[in-house]
Amino acid sequence: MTITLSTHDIAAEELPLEEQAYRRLRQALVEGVFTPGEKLSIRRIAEALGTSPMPARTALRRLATEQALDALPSGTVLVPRLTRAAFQEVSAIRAELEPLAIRLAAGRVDAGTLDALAAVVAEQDAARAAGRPELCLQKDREFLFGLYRRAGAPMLLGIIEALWLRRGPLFWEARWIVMGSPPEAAHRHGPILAALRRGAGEEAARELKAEIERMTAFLSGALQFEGEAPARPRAMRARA
Amino acid sequence: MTITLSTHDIAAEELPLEEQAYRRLRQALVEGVFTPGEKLSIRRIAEALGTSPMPARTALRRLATEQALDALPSGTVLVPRLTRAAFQEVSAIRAELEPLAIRLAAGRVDAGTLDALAAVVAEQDAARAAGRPELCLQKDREFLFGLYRRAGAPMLLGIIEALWLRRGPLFWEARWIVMGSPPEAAHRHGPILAALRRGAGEEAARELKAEIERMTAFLSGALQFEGEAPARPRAMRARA
DNA sequence: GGCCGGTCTTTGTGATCACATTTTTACGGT
DNA sequence: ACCGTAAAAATGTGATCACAAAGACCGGCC
Repeated sequence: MTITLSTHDIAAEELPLEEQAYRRLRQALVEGVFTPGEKLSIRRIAEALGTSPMPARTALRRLATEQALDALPSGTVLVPRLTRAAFQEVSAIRAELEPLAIRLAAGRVDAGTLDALAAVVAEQDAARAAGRPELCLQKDREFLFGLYRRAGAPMLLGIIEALWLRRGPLFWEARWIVMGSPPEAAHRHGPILAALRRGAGEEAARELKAEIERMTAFLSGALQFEGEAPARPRAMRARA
Repeated sequence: MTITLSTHDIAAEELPLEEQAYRRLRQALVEGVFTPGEKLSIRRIAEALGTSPMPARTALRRLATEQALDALPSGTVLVPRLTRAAFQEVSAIRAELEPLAIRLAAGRVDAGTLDALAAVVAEQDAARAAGRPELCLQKDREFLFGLYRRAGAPMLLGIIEALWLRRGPLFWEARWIVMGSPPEAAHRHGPILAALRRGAGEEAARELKAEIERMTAFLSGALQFEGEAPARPRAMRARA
């Protein structure tokens, strides 16, 4: 099976091939093009990218460095399958850093930005109502990162992106479960926006932290992780 | 001027050259082998490493990806000079993540480990008294990372390491100032250890957060950052 | 039928080369 | 002495090649 990697608006400028490869792979990861556990071989990626193996190799290495991909001791690289512990670790880090980003952003957003973000929230709700999980997740990202970018903290933004990158494949695979989360756990960003409008950055940060923790708790129970027995079918103990 | 990169205990096993290059550069960065602003060219590093340019290129790229090095648009890579804003950003992230690591580690350390860490603290105090800043900073790292490693959170550890990597060259250059910080700002890890012995992880985390914030406040005032006029010599406004 | 051994393929690694671009150096004019 | 320009050196990028190790596949043997 040959894979296709969208060019989107990345190759627009005259960036080095390696940088293009990096960005396209990054986006493909977020978009769920790859399945958790899938092996990504240098030559195959290079072919999909239409380049020599060299840029693909560098790009894969970079992704592996920021833990967006797992590297086997043999050097082979694959899309990570989050274990339960890893998922909870990512969540714990997010629960610290993303509220920080909100606090930093709080003092810098203007009313126009907040209006634009309110529109995104509305679109997200519409997508949820329409039963379109991929759109719903996309709007979720759009809202949060729209805010994080306003924090004026490039390093922080990069770290948060890396965390999402790692969580990406799992969320994509489980997108129906994620979207079907009960109201008390769902990402409803209304309260955050309201707090920001009041200039209450600290409160908005607390709200987001609670949101992340609620969703983590829900998914910890609802998701089936790597190496764990399927939830429903009882017993069925025999396995190779 | 030719640079020398210590092999230390890195090349011990049969790791890929690229991985060795990556680790040696990483360590060199922490050890202050490079000056902030210094340009690191692929071929020069390759020569210092005794390899072809290829492993050096990949290693430098990886370091640049995790922001341990800055990349010019031309592709040239250099040791970052922290601006005041960047320093404060790193500190803010540290103030969130390192206490988290302490909380996670609190439930997993045994008495033996705490004893070993107490010895490190004693060594650090001795180094400070002896006026040996490099040893003092090394012991500081040893203590904190000894703890962080116990958190059992590999991703968190990787992120924290990356933050220290970025802060490394600045701290090294300013090591006399760092070590000469007043008692109320200095890194005194006694209280943290005491809290951990009582099993009060939350308290230890608060203690560390306060420590980081105190040191940040002190250095923000004491350090001279990139692009800022020297503190003492007044006026001297004329410049090219 | 299941397990083992060998072969053939695929994979990652690293070196070398060619090329375009940037950066430095040196020179000549003002 | 200063500055702009051209020549020269150095630099990053990417392709290709050779090699060793890991993996897949197939046939034969117990």
